[in-house]
Amino acid sequence: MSDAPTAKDAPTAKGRATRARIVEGAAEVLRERGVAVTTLDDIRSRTGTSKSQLFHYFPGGKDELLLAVAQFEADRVLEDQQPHLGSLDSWESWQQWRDAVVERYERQGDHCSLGALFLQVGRLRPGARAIVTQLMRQWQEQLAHGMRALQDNGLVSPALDADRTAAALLAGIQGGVAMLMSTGDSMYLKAALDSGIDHLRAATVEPVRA
Amino acid sequence: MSDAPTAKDAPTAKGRATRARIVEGAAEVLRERGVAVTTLDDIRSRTGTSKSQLFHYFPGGKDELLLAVAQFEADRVLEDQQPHLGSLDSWESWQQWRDAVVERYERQGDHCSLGALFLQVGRLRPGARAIVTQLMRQWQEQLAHGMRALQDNGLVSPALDADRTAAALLAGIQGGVAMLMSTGDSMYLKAALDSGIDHLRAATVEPVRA
DNA sequence: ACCCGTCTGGACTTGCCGGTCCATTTTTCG
DNA sequence: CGAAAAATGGACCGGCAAGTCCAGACGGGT
Repeated sequence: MSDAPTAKDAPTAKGRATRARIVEGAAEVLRERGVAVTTLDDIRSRTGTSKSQLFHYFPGGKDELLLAVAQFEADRVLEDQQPHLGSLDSWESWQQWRDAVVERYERQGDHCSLGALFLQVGRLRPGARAIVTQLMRQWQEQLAHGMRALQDNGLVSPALDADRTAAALLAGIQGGVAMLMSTGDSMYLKAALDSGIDHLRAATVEPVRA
Repeated sequence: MSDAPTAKDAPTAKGRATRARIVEGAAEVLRERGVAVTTLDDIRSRTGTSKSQLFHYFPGGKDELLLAVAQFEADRVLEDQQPHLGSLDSWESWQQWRDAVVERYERQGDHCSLGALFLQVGRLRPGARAIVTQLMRQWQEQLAHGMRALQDNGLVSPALDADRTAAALLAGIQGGVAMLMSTGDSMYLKAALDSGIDHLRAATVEPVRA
């Protein structure tokens, strides 16, 4: 599914640019106004395109466009955590990553594009679920990788189950973000991150104290 | 805001029954088919009511009805965790509660009524945010209360910040549920719960091991 | 029996929004 | 340059679903 050109990938240079403009513009307006209330006309006017272009590049209609936006947003999620997420091999880097995550989602304010997107397109399209599933798997993998790096550096006990702990931390992040969206308070996200890292710290090879 | 009759609370006995029937029926159909695709006609046919009744009991239209359903669902969330959530004073009760939570959300399948609801009605209505905020506060409070009970029973170190740990655990639950919805895998939820409880166990007054 | 407020049924209106269609312009390529 | 393919503009359609309205049924209080 990754080597197929998906039909609309490369007709011409201009075409590709327009398509990209549509996806990015759609992502913006969706982030600002929410999926539920955004119409094709909103996207059209924001991106300076015409109805026919929308359907030219996304023959599947609105659903296909939303799916493309979801993929676009999903790609950004992990990118925005770099370079920290890629090198979680010391306590400092974990802390930096933690701050980057908090900052990213606090800035994003109260609109979770992805969350809303796959709640809208949701369980109908199998494609949507695949996007989320893959994103989560990669995310969890990177966290687990970082934990193993700590273990390799002798900072964390090898007894710790990195995959399981990474899953728990990831769940905490997701929930923290969700609660930031719905309550406007980032305290839950911070608590989840700090608590997760504390959990690692508590599993040092040499317990700091009794 | 809690002592005001909200105008439509008690016109007559029959009226109250009909109103309740509408809310419950709407909750059912929303859970089954999702907010995005559910129309007033779906609710109408499910509850055996007419259009005029819907607007008679919810003059504010669909939004007001959805809000009422959100409140209804929010009330169920904590109820469904009883009696365990109310008496988290031993390791066994924590475990029982943990199992109850997993079971509840695994059964619920892949439709998060509440989540979808306040993503739909969402940030527009201030009322929606209030419902979620209050639910989360109560939930967190109960968890923190349980943690303090463990402390009082000498099972957990008094040094532990119950409120913060409860916030982190709650975030983990929320994220775990969200990921259960979107990926279909309850592993994240279980990991979050177990990891959170482990975190408590690691803070026993007498460290189990070195 | 009566009256009045509540409750109910369902036809009707209205506006919106996804999707279609064709005419026109621009680009590519031999 | 010229033709074919791609890209673009925008009018138009059709359906659907929210919301309106009025006519009538019920039911309790005097």
